[in-house]
Amino acid sequence: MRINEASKASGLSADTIRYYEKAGLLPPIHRDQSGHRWFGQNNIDWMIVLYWLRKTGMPMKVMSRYAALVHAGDHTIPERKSILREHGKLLAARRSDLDRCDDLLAYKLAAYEEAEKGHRDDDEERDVVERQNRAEDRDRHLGDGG
Amino acid sequence: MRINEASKASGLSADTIRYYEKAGLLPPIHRDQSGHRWFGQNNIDWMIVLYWLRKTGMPMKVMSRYAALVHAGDHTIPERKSILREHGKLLAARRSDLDRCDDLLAYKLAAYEEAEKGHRDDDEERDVVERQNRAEDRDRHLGDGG
DNA sequence: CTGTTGACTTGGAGCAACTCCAACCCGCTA
DNA sequence: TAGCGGGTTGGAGTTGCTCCAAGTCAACAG
Repeated sequence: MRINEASKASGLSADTIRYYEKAGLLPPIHRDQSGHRWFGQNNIDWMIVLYWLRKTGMPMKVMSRYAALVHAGDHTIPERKSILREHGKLLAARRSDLDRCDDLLAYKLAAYEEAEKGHRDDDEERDVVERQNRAEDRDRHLGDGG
Repeated sequence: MRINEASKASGLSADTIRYYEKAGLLPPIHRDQSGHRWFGQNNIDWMIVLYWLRKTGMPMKVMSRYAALVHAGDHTIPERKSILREHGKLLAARRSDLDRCDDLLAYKLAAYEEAEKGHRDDDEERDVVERQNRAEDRDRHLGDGG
């Protein structure tokens, strides 16, 4: 299939596909008689893997390494496994960031609701609201980050 | 407190703090007699909020807007709430990306274990493994992405 | 009183990972 | 044969930092 179809099938934009090809993340891509790239199903499968790894924060350098290992054959499976397991750890860390941010949003939204409810025509209410975050937000942050 | 201390307290690097200041994400920061920035606790609190919003993918433009609204006073609370709620949706989307990627990793790792177990000195095993992903990965991707 | 250290200042370059654009080519249809 | 749609390339622009050089300033040692 051609690059636009491949883009739809993989999730990567056509520009990104070309960029990844230059960067060595893709195996050699076939060209038709007029120089247009021609992608097979295994190209698409590989690009889908790249799509998800990248989308969840794996740096291109690591994807590069992983691509090279896949290219190099079976004996690289242990390192490939370790790359994927490391990435798994990163996913867990991201998930806990999301949880923390969810907490922060919930707290902020609640504070805004409060501010709207207790809405006297007192203009300095805002500062009270913003200031209320102090203790709690700091606790949240210092809770495990340092 | 000075910029390095503020950096530790907020999670933002000193460079990022200066960058955010230039970008207008921070309120005017005081300077001591020798021109060094001096941060108060409410600066830190605000920077912690920025830290978490940014870390979970809010673009600087949106943070900018949010900062401007906070600066503008109470009547902007409805828009602030809508920004935070939008960000909440983004968090949910990210979480489902993480889940998907977890599935992919689990599948890949299982396939690698298989490949290692059934390790005859047959060098083309690899291609079999890589090819096995096709149907399942594609299903996974097309499952909701398009 | 003069180094020297260390934390800060600024402006600007460099970087990752795209994204967009101009200029061109190629096969096809009206 | 002119125009269109879809590709090609190289290169500039974007976001959000991150690093660096060169300079300033306070404090302290000798």
